[in-house]
Amino acid sequence: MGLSYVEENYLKAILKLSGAPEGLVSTNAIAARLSTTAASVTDMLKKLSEKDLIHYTRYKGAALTPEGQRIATGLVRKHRLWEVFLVESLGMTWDEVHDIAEQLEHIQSDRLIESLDAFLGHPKFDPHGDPIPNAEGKYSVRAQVPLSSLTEGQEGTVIGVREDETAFLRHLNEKGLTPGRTVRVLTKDTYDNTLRLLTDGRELNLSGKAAKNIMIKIS
Amino acid sequence: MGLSYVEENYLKAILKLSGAPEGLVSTNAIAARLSTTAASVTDMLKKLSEKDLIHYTRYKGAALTPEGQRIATGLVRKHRLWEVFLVESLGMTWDEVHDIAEQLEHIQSDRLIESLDAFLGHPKFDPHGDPIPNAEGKYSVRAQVPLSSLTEGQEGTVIGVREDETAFLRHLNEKGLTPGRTVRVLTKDTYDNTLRLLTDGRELNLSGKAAKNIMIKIS
DNA sequence: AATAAAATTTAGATTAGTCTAAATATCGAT
DNA sequence: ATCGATATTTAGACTAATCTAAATTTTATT
Repeated sequence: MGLSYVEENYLKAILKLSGAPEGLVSTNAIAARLSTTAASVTDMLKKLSEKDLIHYTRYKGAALTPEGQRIATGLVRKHRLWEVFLVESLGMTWDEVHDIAEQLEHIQSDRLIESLDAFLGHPKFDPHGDPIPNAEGKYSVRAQVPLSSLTEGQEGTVIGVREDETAFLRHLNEKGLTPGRTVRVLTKDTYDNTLRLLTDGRELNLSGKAAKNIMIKIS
Repeated sequence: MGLSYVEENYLKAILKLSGAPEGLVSTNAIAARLSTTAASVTDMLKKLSEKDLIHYTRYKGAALTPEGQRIATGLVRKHRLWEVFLVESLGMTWDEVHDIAEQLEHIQSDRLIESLDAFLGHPKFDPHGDPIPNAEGKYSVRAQVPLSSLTEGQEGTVIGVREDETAFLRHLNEKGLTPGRTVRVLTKDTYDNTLRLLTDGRELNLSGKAAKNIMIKIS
């Protein structure tokens, strides 16, 4: 029934690689991503194909079936939710959470992941600003970026915030950073990423941390 | 360097089994606990012995070395901390957390587990009332049970509470349930485990949930 | 269209963990 | 102290995942 840790990693690799070039994913690309050999990949592709998780044709490449996609997307969901937990709840830093989430994403329990999601307030983005698929595997595909990723001079519209934590929302309300508002980045501190913003004719400062939680549609 | 999932499970099994009868743990006992065969256990005992994690003599049995004990105790620590998280933070129930913690205990990251410990407020006991070893592997070995496990008519002394959450401590203070106090269970609701207690000559009610966090030395 | 280079697959071996069945050791009872 | 029952180990085989080296297919170039 359940897949092995290794099989799951292959599915996730294929999902990641099928993003950019569109079409079939090559054996070598998977081998490079998983730091393994092409021969090992070929073996596994046969196996996953046998289980109807990928479409595979010899010498051509592989693509996820709907079922393979569902599983791979579920892994991404778990990975990103755990990253949110590690950063927001446990106070760990960006750079140290990936490897841990890489392990946590293989924990098997639907109840767990839905409880975690609720505990975190159903976040839509992980600490890196990447979208978190919902339980049905749908991404928030709105074209948006965290305010923290804008550079000096860029302008955009506030779409929403990453979480529904009351204190944070109140804070933004006071600053006037509400959905629909247009903001322009005046300066960005190179050391701590503090932003000087212009919105509604007024200037204000915003910490880099807060800026990561505000999603912007670039205009 | 790191041990495999399987090796870790063997060490934990040996730790658990060396509790009761004192002395060497038998091959069959381990096989029964891990739902495997005696032959498989023998193979693994040789391997763990090779790695100096257990002392093993053919036909006699096995016992953990100090290093094996350190690792096994670390697993117990992780298991119980995760159980606290699942119950207290995620609101999962008792019965569903064990299997999940069984997976989570194998996640490798010291930083993670220490952050989790801090996040939970350095709990000393898991939701079942079992003691959580600290980072150095020392248990709280006081002979104590959660107040929730007492039956009608039993009496004991409050030793302490499971967590250092301010609101909870204040609540107990108001009720007079402070360390050193003697309490007697008058009645225990069979449906929700609410307790009617007698302490310091006064009667009071306490929720089953709160009672699980109060540790008692039975007199 | 032929051929060299690159990509991919196959063949065969290896390791970790497991199993069954057979062999051996220990223990308890008479 | 021997014998039978029980516990344990050994022998040999299996699966999942991996590897290297050799064989094959695709591709890109002339």
